Amino acid sequence: MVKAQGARKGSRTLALEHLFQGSALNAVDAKGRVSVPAFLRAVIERRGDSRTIVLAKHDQFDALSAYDPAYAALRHAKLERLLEKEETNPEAELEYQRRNLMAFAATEETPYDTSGRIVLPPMMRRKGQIGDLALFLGAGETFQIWNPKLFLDDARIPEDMKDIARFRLEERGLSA
Amino acid sequence: MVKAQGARKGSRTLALEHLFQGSALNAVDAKGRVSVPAFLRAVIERRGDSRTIVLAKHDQFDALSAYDPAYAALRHAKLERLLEKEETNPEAELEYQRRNLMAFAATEETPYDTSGRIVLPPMMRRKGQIGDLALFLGAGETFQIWNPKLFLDDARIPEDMKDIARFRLEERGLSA
DNA sequence: AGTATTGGCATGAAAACCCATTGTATCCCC
DNA sequence: GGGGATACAATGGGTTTTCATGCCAATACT
Repeated sequence: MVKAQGARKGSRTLALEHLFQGSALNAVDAKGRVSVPAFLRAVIERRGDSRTIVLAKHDQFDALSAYDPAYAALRHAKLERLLEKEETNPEAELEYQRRNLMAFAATEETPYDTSGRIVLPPMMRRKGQIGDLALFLGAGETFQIWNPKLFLDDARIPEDMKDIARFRLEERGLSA
Repeated sequence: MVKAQGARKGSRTLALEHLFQGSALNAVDAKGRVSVPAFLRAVIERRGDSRTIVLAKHDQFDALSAYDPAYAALRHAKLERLLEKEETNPEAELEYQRRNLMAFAATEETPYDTSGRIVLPPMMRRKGQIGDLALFLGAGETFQIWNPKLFLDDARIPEDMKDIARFRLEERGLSA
């Protein structure tokens, strides 16, 4: 099934790389469920064959960072190599433990169902301050999930990016 | 159908294929029994098909470190390789013996029953200072079991991590 | 026999699963 | 180029399954 056309909402280019790109605004229902945009799922399934995403609080932003399990394993391998270099240093050992915990204990793996939906784990929903709207933004190796309101209010976000969020909101008949 | 500890499909090692991830807070009952979270059991059973976990005092923290028997075997192999490398060094030999003892004598293997519960061995329960609550934290190749109170009191743990423990406590209607 | 330990079952809550509906973009045919 | 027909994504609702945990029975231990 070759499909080169864009999704209904959310856009993407023709480039079929293993990178997350594009944007979409989806609803979070009463059960905390939200559809992961199809064009992001396509990348996940292309990178590995799991139908699950890994969620974490974003380092810098009031938002969530998301990626596929294969990418998580990759990060882990990187950490391990870093540790082996400085095996003797006790301070490095502690730092390794910290990072490892952040990478795994502070994340949650959630599968999406046949229709492409996940339930936002309550803890993540709170950490990302996600309400009833979820703004998905491709970011290359990972993608982000924002409360659109917080995105528009964040001074660090360029105006051009915010225009995208505004467009997605208008598309739904919402202003903000 | 899933077994094959030695079978290398890709270039990845077994240990990195399934990683422990996520967090949970479970109750320890009067008999010292506690449910191992299902998402951790799933990893154990995918790595090998034993329904048992290996417990050890964590190297750095006042907590327990836990993993599956297959991983224990893997660690042993790693130690052996390390020894062969430095065979000539007498200090290395001693270090090997010390680590080997820690890796095996100082650990306990405990099976979990059909409903996923283990009895925390008394010695381990004391070493980890586990009371009536057990905080499970995924840490990639292994996972950790903490007394949530000690976790919150440990100065070496980043605040972001503690938020997770606090959330799990709140979820249960406990504060701290 | 009395006490401690293990295995099995019951329960209530939460999560995963399945089916149905709707809206939108694309395709096809005129 | 217009006007359906089609395919698929997103969403709503309901049902089944699983999970954590309490409870009790069966077994071993002293």
